[in-house]
Amino acid sequence: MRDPEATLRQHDLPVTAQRVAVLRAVSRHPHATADELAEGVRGELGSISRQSVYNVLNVLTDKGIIRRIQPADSAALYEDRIGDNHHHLVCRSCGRTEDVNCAVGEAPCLKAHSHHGFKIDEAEVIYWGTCPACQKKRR
Amino acid sequence: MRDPEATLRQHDLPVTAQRVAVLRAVSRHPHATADELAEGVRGELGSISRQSVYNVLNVLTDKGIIRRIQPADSAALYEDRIGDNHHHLVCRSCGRTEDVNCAVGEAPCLKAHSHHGFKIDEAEVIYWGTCPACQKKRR
DNA sequence: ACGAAGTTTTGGACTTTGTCAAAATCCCTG
DNA sequence: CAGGGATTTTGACAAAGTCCAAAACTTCGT
Ligand SMILES: [Mn+2]
Ligand SMILES: [Mn+2]
Ligand SMILES: [Zn+2]
Ligand SMILES: [Zn+2]
Repeated sequence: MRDPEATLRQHDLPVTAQRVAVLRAVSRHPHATADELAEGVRGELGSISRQSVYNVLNVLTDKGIIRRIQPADSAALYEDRIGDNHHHLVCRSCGRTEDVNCAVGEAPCLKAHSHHGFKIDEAEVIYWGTCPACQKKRR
Repeated sequence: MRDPEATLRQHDLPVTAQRVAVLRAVSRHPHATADELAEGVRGELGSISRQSVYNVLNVLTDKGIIRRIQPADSAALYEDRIGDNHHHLVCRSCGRTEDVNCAVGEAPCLKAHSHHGFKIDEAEVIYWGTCPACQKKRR
């Protein structure tokens, strides 16, 4: 995130200490949970309420400034890297999450065959597997 | 599900009324939540504890007898149809969930480009969109 | 059949992740 | 720099699931 304050103004959002700090935390910690981000913000800002973290993450997500991903068995994760339709690789054992460029091409990277009359706006892909560290552990 | 009791025995699971009833409920209601399945079971069996529904769904999932999918903003959904690597189409507005045959081919239908040393065992795809009914409503 | 041994089911407390609502505080414009 | 609308805070609440120990049930050998 280049300039959090400018970004907020561009989206007509009043600049507050909490928003700037959360935005910076998301940049510093890609794929972090709301709780982890709250910790990050507290280290830099002193304190922030749990509710504010959620408020900010929600408004930033709604405006398309950040992206939320929600893998099974995990709290929602947030990231900075948007607009490039990338996907994710998640370790079943430790939850480690990595970015993966779209397997097919540009967004939307896939088309459902028979789509039952649905109007599809996104194809979400999550690759599940075991990360190198966890492969070693349980070998 | 052909014969719930035989299926349980094949997997070395003691046959209990609860397991048989849950298995039948999953067959009758594809993509239902644990709560919905509990309701289904109560209609047929009289009563079952909430915990038992979870116990049974977990053991059946672990054994690979049923499959669990966990779309964002929804409780986990369970289904009978396994082993064919199909995907799902979910309505953002009402949650309606439909099966979609794999866009690419056989399992695993996709390969991540750079996979960071992960050993990938599944490519999960969820198509997000709006179902026909919801398209009409909010037009 | 019967009973022992090992599982499963139950009910209740608890955890995690997130939302709701009202009061206090803050940010921006004039 | 003051006022008003937006944001933050606080504390209660909700949904989905897990943990635990006691009671009930399945299975298997006799
Ligand atoms: Mn990412
Ligand atoms: Mn399905
Ligand atoms: Zn791992
Ligand atoms: Zn719908």
